[in-house]
Amino acid sequence: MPSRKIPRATAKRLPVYYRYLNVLLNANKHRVSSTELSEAVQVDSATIRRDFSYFGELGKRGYGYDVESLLKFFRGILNQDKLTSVALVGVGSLGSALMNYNFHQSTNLRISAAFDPKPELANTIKSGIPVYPAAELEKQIKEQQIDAAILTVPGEKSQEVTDQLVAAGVHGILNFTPVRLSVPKNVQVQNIDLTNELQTLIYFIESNKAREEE
Amino acid sequence: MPSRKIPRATAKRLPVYYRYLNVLLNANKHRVSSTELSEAVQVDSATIRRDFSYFGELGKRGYGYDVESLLKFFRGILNQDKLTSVALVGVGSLGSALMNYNFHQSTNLRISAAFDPKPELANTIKSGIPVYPAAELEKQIKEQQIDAAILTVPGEKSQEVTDQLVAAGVHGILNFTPVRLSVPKNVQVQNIDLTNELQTLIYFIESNKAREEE
DNA sequence: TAGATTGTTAATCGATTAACAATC
DNA sequence: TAGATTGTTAATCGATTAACAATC
Repeated sequence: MPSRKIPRATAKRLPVYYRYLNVLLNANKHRVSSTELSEAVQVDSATIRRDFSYFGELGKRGYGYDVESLLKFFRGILNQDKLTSVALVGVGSLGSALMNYNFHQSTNLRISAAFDPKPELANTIKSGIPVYPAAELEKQIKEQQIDAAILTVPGEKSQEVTDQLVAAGVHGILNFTPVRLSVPKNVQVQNIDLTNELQTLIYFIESNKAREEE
Repeated sequence: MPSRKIPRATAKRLPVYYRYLNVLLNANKHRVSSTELSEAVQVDSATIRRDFSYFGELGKRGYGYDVESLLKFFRGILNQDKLTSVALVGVGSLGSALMNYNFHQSTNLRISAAFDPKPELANTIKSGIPVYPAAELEKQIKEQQIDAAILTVPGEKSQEVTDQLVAAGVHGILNFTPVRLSVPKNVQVQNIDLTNELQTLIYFIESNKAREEE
C-alpha cells in the first residue's frame, strides 16, 4: 500500500511535514504550496516536492497541496491512523521525564509499559503508565504486542537489556545510552546520544568563532 | 591551530571517536588500528582514516594510531581541555532529568546555571545546579560567559526564550522543543525532537516489516 | 487565456568506500 | 626484508537543488 524505497533522509522529514500539516489544519488553512511549507519547516521547496513525489502525485499543479488530503495520506504512511504502544525500559530520571513527555498529545503514540528492576517501583503507576519489574519484560511485551522500546538504562546494562528486548520480539529501539548496540539486522536502532549532541554543538560554536576571526 | 573546513558528518563523529579512545585508555591499550576502531564505533575504517586525515597525519603506517596522543589531540579539537559551562532553560521534567544527567562525568561540560519562571524554583539548587528566575537570564549568562544553552521550555515559549538567549550572547542552542527556531546565522541550533525520533523509528519498523513480507 | 505551482530532469554537492601506493 | 596499516585517489552512492516543461 505505501510505495517503493523511500530515502532515509526523506523518511526523517516526514514527521516534520506531518506536524506542520496539523498546524495548518488547526489554523483552518485548506491549501499549501511547497514554498509556504518550505519556510515553515526550513527545508528547500524542491526537496519537499521531491519528498512528496516518492509517494505519488500528491499535489495539483498551479494550486499546491490540499492540506486535509495530504494529512490524511501521511497519517497512513506514518501509522498515525492506529495507536502504537511503546515500552520504556529504565525508569531513572531521564526515563521518568520521557514517561511524562507528551508524545501522545501530538501523535498516536503512547508508552504503555515501563520496566525497572528497583523493587520500590515494581507494580506502581507513574505518569499514568504501569511500571513492571524487569522480570516481566518478555511477558508484557509479548502480551501487549509491543514493537518498539525506549532504552534509558545505564550504559552497562544496555546490551543485556537489548538482547532481552530483541528476544521478546521488539523490532525497534530508541537508544538513549552511549553504547553502540548490536542487534540482528531486522531490528532498527536510533541513537540519541545527549553527550555527543552537546559536544558537537560546542565544537560547531568554537569552529564558527575561529572562522569569524578572519 | 585546528585546520581547514571539517565536513559536518565528520564533526558529528568526533565525540564518538573521543569516547572510545577514552575507553581504550582506561583499558590500558596503547595503540589502535582503524579496523579495530571501526568495529567498536560501527563506522567504516576508510571513513575513520579519512576523518582523521582532515586533521593531519595522525597515525603511523604499519602501526596504527597511538591512543594517548590521538586522545590528546582530539581533546584539544573538542575543547575538552577546558571546562565549558552551559545553561539550561526550562526546569520541567525533561530539564530536571538533564540537570541530573552526567554530562560532566564523561566530558568537560557542565550545566552551570538553570533558569525557570516558576517562583518556587527561583534561587534553589537542583542536582547541584543553581536555578535562577527567568529575569536573571541575561545577567547570569553574561557574567558566566556562557556560550551554549539547552532549551527545554514549552514549545510556545521557545522562540521568545531563544531571542533572549541570543541577545545575551549565546552562540549555540540544543533545542528540545519541536519548534524550528529562527536565529541569526552566527548561532548554531541542534534540534533534538523526541517525538520525531520515535515517529521515524516506528516508520522504519513498519516499512521494514512490509519489505520482509515479500 | 494568464498565472501559478507541481513533478521531474539534470546538475551539483557532500559523504562513503574500495583499492592501493606509500611507508613504518 | 616481510607484514601491516596508513593516507589518499578514484569510483560510487545518496541527497540537494536549480530550472523548467507540464498542466491545473
